[in-house]
Amino acid sequence: MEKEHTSYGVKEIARRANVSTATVDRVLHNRTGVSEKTRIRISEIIKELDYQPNILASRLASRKIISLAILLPGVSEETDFWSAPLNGIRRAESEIKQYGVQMKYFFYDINDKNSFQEHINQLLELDVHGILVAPSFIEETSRLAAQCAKRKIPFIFIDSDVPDLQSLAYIGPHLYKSGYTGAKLLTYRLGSNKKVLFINISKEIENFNYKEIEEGFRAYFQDREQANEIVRIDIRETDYQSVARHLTYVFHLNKDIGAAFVTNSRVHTVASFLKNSHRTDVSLIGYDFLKENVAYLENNVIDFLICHRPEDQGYRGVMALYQTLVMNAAVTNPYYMPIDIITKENYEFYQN
Amino acid sequence: MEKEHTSYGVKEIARRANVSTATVDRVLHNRTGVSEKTRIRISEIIKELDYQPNILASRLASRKIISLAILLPGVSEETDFWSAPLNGIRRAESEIKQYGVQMKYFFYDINDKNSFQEHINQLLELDVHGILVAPSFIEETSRLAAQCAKRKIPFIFIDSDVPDLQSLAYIGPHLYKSGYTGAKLLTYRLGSNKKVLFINISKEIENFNYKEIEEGFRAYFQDREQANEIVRIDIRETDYQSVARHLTYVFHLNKDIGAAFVTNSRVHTVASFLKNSHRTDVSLIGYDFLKENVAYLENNVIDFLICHRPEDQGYRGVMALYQTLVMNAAVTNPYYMPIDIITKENYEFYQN
DNA sequence: ACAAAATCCGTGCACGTGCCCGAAACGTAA
DNA sequence: TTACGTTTCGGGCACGTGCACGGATTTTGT
Repeated sequence: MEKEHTSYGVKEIARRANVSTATVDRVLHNRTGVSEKTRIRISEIIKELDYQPNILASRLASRKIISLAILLPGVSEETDFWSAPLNGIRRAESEIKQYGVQMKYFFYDINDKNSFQEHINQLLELDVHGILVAPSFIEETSRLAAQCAKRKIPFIFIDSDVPDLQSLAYIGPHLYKSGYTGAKLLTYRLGSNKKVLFINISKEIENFNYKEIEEGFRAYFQDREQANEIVRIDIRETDYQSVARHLTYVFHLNKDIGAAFVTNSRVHTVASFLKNSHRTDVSLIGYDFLKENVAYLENNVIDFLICHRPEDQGYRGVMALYQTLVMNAAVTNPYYMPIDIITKENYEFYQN
Repeated sequence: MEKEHTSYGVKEIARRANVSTATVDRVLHNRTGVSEKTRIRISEIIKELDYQPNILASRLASRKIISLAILLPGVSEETDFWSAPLNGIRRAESEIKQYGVQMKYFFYDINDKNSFQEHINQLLELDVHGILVAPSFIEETSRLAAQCAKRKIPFIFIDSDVPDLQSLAYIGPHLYKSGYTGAKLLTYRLGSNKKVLFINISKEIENFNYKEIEEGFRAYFQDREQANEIVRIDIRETDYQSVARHLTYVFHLNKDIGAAFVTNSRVHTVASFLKNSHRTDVSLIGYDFLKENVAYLENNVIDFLICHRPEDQGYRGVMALYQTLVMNAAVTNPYYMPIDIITKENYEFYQN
């Protein structure tokens, strides 16, 4: 039951190179103080033995603390969507805090651009080693990225991407394909004479996610011969009354709507409207595994929910930072999450 | 950047109890050699400080090796389904081998009961600390479980369950609900006058998985008023010719089959038949993210695939054993995997 | 040629826990 | 009292790596 020598450590390398472990250590962390000759000699032995440092011992011996900043929308009473990524982050935290990783949390108001910027400012006061951010606002995120580049701090986007900012990785859905998939599900049993309603409910004009979704959604109809008419509606208020008013109007104008697609988690508001107005004939699809949405899935008002494993996004985001910072391993970028389809029949096993 | 004292260790406990760390250690591992009085005193301090052992140091200091036995069907040319769990297991292995965990693999022939038993015998020769098994045969699994109980070796089932054997956990799908979900998808756009074909293709008479699937499948029709007629067929040969022969016969007898459901990953064989006989009017659903199946998904012969994250099953299985053996943490049992729905539109992002 | 500086490298302790070994304290019997 | 076993406990090394400190050797400057 004794542990046989499964892999070699610095001691063995030192022995073979006729140096001390400290010198090997210097080479491993490419620090100064080693002659070129010995450096090469040691490097070769390291490569030859395919040396893998013992992370246990490494983290134990190192008194360094790695601190990660987490920048997320706060969980508001309006939506608890962001509790899912947060849970994933917390799970990751509990796994790696023993390894000397520390988190600093910053929760901003998703309806307030300034709040986002302010928390970025606070965050940049501290010197953290890595940043995980849900980039809700483009301009501010750009500036953050610039700062990070200057200070050489790696950062990761989750949930939505802002391209061309040299992020270490984007971890989230392929929104185009997500919209495409939604369109498929929506029309799977829809007559070709029926209209399709495309609904975007969002306070923030800046919210850019839905555009990609819409592109994918429309692309589906172009890729097929069956070309249902798409009615599009933008609703800038999120309360039920406003939504109901807009929807009443749209349904009044368009008598033959057979299906509706909501670009985000506010689908439950639409579901509520459909239920109250007894429109059981309209297929409904939306996003995210929220309690409210699942309730409408349960009683057949919502047909499908699409979900992108937000918990996993948080978990993987943290882990990716950890991987690069501690083991400096490569990270796949972008890392597209699966596009999960949730129905009344399978929701109880879904891992949000 | 120095690591501040975030949590207390044995040293602090020892200091407070006026004993040495060795005595604290004895209490922590409830070994003998401590008087009842000091044991209680130390226990209280441990509880008071909510002591969490540093796993890094623990695993590093311990020369013990934990060895896990993995008992899976081998990857045959007939199906590479089992490569997915194996990948997950390998991933887990690479993560925890640094922690002194070692794997022993046993691959049996899924078409041969004796092979299963023989590998069990081999496995029991070694003294392993935990077992992960895909229990393809009930009787033999029962005997294995009995042996494990006697030797107090925890074991975990993945992919399919054999109840009442005191396994540490079952990690896999809720097959009943899986069949139920399949029925839903299959009939989502099906006329009520159409028949539904239920196909089970399997050499091994012993294979018991499909029964639960069938129950769930049939339950769906009973739960709804819409009662399509279900035509059931059992095919005991897995080659294309045999399957085609049986299907030709069934389709000859039943002119109005609108949808077909295959209980396992052999759905591609049925897809091949449908394609060759130009039956584009039949919806087809089956299981598992195999290359062949995805190909038929791609060209619209298969409508949906249902999948239960086999890779994750392997990963979680190993991790669950690790959790119990190293950190003796509790494991949720059963651990039902999500019932994932895969279509032509979202398959490229699926993590098998 | 000699000191000063720069370069190169080894010794040894630390991280927090596991566990061996032996010492001290206690108990019992002659 | 002495002798001897048993119970209870502490000292100290080990795990593999990080890193401070200082010693040894070579190079540079005058």
